[in-house]
Amino acid sequence: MPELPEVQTIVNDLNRKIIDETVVDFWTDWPKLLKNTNLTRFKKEIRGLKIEKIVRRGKNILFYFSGNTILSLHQKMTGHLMVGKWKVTKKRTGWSVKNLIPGHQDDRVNQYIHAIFYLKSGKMIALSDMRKFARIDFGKEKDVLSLSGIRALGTDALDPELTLDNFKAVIKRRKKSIKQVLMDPSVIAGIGNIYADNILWSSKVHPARSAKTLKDSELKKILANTKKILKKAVRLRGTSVGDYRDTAGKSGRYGGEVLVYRRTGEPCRRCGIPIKKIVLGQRSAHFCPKCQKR
DNA sequence: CTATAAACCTGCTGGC
DNA sequence: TGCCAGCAGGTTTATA
Repeated sequence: MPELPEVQTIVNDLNRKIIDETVVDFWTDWPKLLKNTNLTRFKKEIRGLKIEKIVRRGKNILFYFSGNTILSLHQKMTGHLMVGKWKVTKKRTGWSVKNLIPGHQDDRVNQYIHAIFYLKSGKMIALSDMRKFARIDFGKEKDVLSLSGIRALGTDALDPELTLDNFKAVIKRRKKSIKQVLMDPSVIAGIGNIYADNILWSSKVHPARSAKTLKDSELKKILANTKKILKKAVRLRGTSVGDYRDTAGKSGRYGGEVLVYRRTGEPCRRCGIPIKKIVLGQRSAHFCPKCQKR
């Protein structure tokens, strides 16, 4: 499940690996992932474009091409991009890509390849996505930013402009639970379920608390922990929970830092009380009933 | 405006 | 053992 640190890791890797590369062809067995175009048109338009830079906006990856054209990719839950020289083979469930880079271990979640960008140098960018939720928008910059919802995103969680004052201003007028508000991309961009659970546990705030009832001291802690936890996860190249893989197809090293997510019934790492699970806005929320009072 | 719920998908888990 | 309902999650779209 890629959240901000995982997407940032992918973007950092891509910037090291494929800047100035030219796309020579594209393949997919799931054309529905192209949201605002069709396969024939997309293939025709993307051929010959040079990748100039790659940036992150929330959990979206933006590829800037020559000619003011951009491609916005959202990996959603199980999507991940891998770069390398690959050998592609057909499997029962779809397509599998075997990395020819020495030392790479192939892995269950890398086998659901549904799209491949072929580059002039012989490298490929492969999109593996078991659940097929990933989406691509492609076209002129201003059209794509609107269509893909990037213009509607709230301040990025790691944007220096997300000061305590700004944070309070966007959080405090919401009536919904703090957990739901933290995960709402139109309020703050980049935080998903795993990090939201970690942030609230570290801040000793109950996930179901209505956002507008939070004290200034609690909001201060939540913001400080948000930045601290996300920055640490970026340093460690993302979490290894779930299906996340980096561009070499490897899982991250942040797994040991997942303090409450999916630990229902297991002892709280602070006080030993069993972790509880509740549902908020169709999403699971994990917390310690003793450390995080209502 | 807000809030809630379904839809998109498929592999895995747990109950019978 | 085998089947199948239910669950998981990021975001958009639909509905109240």
